[in-house]
Amino acid sequence: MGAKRRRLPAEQARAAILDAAERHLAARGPEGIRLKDLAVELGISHPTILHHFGSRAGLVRAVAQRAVRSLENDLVAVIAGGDVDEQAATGLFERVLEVLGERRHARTLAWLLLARTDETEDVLDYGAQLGRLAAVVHQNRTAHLGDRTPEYQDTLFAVMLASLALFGHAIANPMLSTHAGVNPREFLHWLTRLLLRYLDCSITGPV
Amino acid sequence: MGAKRRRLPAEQARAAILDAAERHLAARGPEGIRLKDLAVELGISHPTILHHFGSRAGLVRAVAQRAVRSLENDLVAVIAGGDVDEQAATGLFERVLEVLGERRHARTLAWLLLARTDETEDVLDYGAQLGRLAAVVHQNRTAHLGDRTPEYQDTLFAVMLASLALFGHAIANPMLSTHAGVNPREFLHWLTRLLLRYLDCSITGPV
DNA sequence: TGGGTTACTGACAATTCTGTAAGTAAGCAC
DNA sequence: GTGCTTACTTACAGAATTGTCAGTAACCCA
Repeated sequence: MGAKRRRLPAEQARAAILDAAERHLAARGPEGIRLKDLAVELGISHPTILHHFGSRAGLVRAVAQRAVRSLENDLVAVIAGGDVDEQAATGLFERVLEVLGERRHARTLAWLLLARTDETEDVLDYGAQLGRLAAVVHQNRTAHLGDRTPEYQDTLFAVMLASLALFGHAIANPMLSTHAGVNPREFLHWLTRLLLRYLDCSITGPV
Repeated sequence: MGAKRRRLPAEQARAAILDAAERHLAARGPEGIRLKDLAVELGISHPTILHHFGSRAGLVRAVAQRAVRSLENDLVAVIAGGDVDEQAATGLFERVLEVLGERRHARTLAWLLLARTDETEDVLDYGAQLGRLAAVVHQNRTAHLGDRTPEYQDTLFAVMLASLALFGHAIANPMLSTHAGVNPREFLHWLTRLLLRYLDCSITGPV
């Protein structure tokens, strides 16, 4: 009524809407994104959202796109920032695990992968992403192990195992913490050490 | 019209409805269960479903319950049938991986875990399930390794890793198979071998 | 054969959701 | 200031969904 109407720059409005939508996505999945809920939460009317994104599907797509880009950026930043020449990749590895596991990234991605529809299909490029990560790790491994480095597929599988476990972890985390004696943080440490040992070929050769 | 009305025994009708609902759950998640869709698919009217399950929530709950029970039964059967005294647990392990991975079990469970609501909360007892599995494996391990057996937590973590990876696998499988050079079956074999080696303590002691 | 139980149906109610249309006002260029 | 663009709103339409209710008919048992 008396309250003056606020008019944000389009980019800013879009960002605010995407933030709210991503929270809902992480919590309840793509179906949990309800235009009216977002509108109320943001203090706007729901047609405003349609104005910015065209349709609900457009919004979901935009959320997926931004989430994937953000994850990509974070991963690239972490990997690029890592001391690749350093003897052990411990730090790099732990930071990658953190990027994937700690933030809402994994949960959002898990939703998108599990509920994937035509809208989000082309946005998700899990295979390529995995390949890039594995390539970096394998390069590292080769530099470290020389001729004793196993096949590329071995590295790829190890990276796959890590990322799949992290997805599972993102999904099941709440129940694990309620299970007596399981500390999620400890588990991540354990996983890191296991993988590093494996990649360092304490078990020599591909298993 | 002219078609005679069919009247099934309640249990049979419930089972048929649950079957269809579980398919929808695995494919599109709990939100994907639509009374009208199920009714059309089954050639019945949607109030029939409400008659048998009281409400949509009741149906979802029943689906979750049956899926969890079914998984539990399959796992128990496989574990009980396994030659626990045998030197290697390879067969047991592979069959457990199959039960979790091959059927729709993992995908259904992943949905339920990810989308878990008040309705399904008490049905899912992931922690306890995991504990039981880990206990069996640890017993096996102790028998096999004697005094050199690491802490129970080490076994628990390994079992966790396996199940989490399988959840992730169930989610990401379709994209992995499209990724060049990744054969899901090969990956499962690789994982089995890795875990067995680890549990056999090729890496001695907890990592 | 008759009668009771209940699986099942059709029609309707009520809510909720996405999307449209027309109009309002905020900010910017001039 | 004047006027243009566009972020934003109110009101409404249309579709889909769950749930109710009264009634029908299939099966079982006497």
